[in-house]
Amino acid sequence: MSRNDSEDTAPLAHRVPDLGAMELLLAVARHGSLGRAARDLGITQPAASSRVRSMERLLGVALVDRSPRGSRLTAEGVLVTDWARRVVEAAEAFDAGAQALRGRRDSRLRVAASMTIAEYLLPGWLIALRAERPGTAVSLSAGNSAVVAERLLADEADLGFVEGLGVPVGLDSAVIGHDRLVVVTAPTHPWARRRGPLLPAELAATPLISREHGSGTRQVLDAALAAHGGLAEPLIELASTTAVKAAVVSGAGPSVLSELALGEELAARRLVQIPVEGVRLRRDLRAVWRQGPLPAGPARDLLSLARPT
Amino acid sequence: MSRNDSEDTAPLAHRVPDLGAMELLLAVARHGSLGRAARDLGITQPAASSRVRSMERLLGVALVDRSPRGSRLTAEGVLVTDWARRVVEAAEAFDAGAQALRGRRDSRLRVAASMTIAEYLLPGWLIALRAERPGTAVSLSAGNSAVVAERLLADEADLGFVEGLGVPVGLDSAVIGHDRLVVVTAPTHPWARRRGPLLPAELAATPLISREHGSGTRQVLDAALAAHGGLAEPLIELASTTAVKAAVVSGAGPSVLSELALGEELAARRLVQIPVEGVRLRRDLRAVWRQGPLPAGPARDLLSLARPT
DNA sequence: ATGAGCCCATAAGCTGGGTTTATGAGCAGG
DNA sequence: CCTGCTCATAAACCCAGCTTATGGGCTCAT
Repeated sequence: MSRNDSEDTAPLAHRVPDLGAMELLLAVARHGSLGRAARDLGITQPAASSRVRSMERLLGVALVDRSPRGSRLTAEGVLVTDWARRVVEAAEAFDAGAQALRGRRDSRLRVAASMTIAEYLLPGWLIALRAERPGTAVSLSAGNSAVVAERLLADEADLGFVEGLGVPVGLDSAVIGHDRLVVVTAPTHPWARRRGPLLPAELAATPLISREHGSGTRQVLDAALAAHGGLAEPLIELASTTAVKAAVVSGAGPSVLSELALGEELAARRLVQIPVEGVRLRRDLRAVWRQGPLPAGPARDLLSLARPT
Repeated sequence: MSRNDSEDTAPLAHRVPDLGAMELLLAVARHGSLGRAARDLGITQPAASSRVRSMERLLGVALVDRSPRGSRLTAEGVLVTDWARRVVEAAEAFDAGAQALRGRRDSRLRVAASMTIAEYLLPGWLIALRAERPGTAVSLSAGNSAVVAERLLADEADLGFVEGLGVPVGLDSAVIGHDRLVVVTAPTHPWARRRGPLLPAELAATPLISREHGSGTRQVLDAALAAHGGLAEPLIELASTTAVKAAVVSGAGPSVLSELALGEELAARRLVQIPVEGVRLRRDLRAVWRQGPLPAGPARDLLSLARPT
């Protein structure tokens, strides 16, 4: 009834091959043969053949050159496969995260992490961990620094990750990396057209769009700008990083966010980064654990993966 | 018959919700209601309800808190949604690229780009272009610098993108960004354990895994190391960047690759970056067009998006 | 030559997940 | 207390993707 919309408005899932098809395409690229790709994925050769065909029909592009001696990607197929690989990699990160989230109490490694770290860094670490120590069952819970500390102290978690200035009492920690905070606005904002960098006092005096209290970002910003007149009252406070980004994109005002959260938006120029002069807007990313010797076993494995971020 | 493999070995697509489900989850997060999310995607409310349910069953995690006044994400749901967003974004890039690849000859903007740029940067630009100038039909063809130049001169393309040292004759150009080349090895390679940076002469003397001839990377490397004894014969030459990366990961030897191609591998520590002393391994990324005034219309729109990479 | 062993395509039939329509139940607010 | 929103359940449908069965093309070894 409503299928013949302009192709721009149809749901994404109808314009893009599904994950299984993309996996298949990657397998074809790896093996150079539809049949072997099929076997690799545990399906039959006709299934693979038909699936690749329907993918080509959907995209309107020939992806593989079939020959009696095998199948090779066409020039377009190489490109499509590379794009598909990125989708599949994102799906693998999703999977790694979801598996940890479902993780049972009896997991060998119970991790508690701040939202930002759980969202952007942990899936990658889990994939690496799976590669190095297959079969390590990890369970994940996410929350702010206080929650992480609480879980560690209650022995409900073996290893934690937090960002922010201090280390909660009762815990030992190691810095595993840093995180730059950046000032962003919509491309239409006056700051986006400035010639010189922003002065700390200007930033301090400007009401920002910010996360609700308890955010590690806020802490760092407060400390950095204390010497420049103190932080102005927020323009508006929102519940999630995503909501903040959406508000900034829509032009509601500037904000200060972790660069980890901004990859996509900066690349697509939905947001613009505003340089600031003479303030160090960095914060440490820390692994934390109950006071005492460095945790052994799987916790140590994960820690060594996370180290040089 | 072979379903009950350990859950690690089942195909990814069976462990992860499909793109439609992820889109739905994002819509639920946006709208705070299953019903409204359903309407937004053009399906009925029971369909949405059942789909979210089956997603929760698949993941083994409650994602939304249902109430008679709407649905909000649970804490786990927030995390899952953020991971899903990254998958969907990758799928959007896929879609943008695929649409351009299918683009007809009558497109308003015909782009020719080098593989690296087409693969890593163009989809993002196309998404941004779609946001700013909806309805601009773009067609894309990919090839090395010579092919790009040829297509421009034959008036089969309006705008090109190349990386490398020189600008082909007959074309004007503008630098739109830079691209660092980095030396990488498997984490097990001796270079990964060095204390100090690599010396240019060492790099020059070592056989590398490299792309086949004509690669822009090779050109730059040759020029940079000419003063240090010249580049050694390649250890092995492979057809695609992907094949090179796979070989390096497997420990076959070191290689020099564009940092654009290395995001995932470095983050997951499958590859390690080796610092090099005193050589500038950079190359320009350039937009190119037929000699004459800067192209107008959609070409100019795209150019201005690509500019400050 | 001729058969074996790859490759891929086509055809027919089954199955299950996602859909719709139809209905009901819980809570809010005029 | 009725209207309007929320979500859940049940039954029927449909199609995408799967399997099995088959055939044709090419290459290589016998």
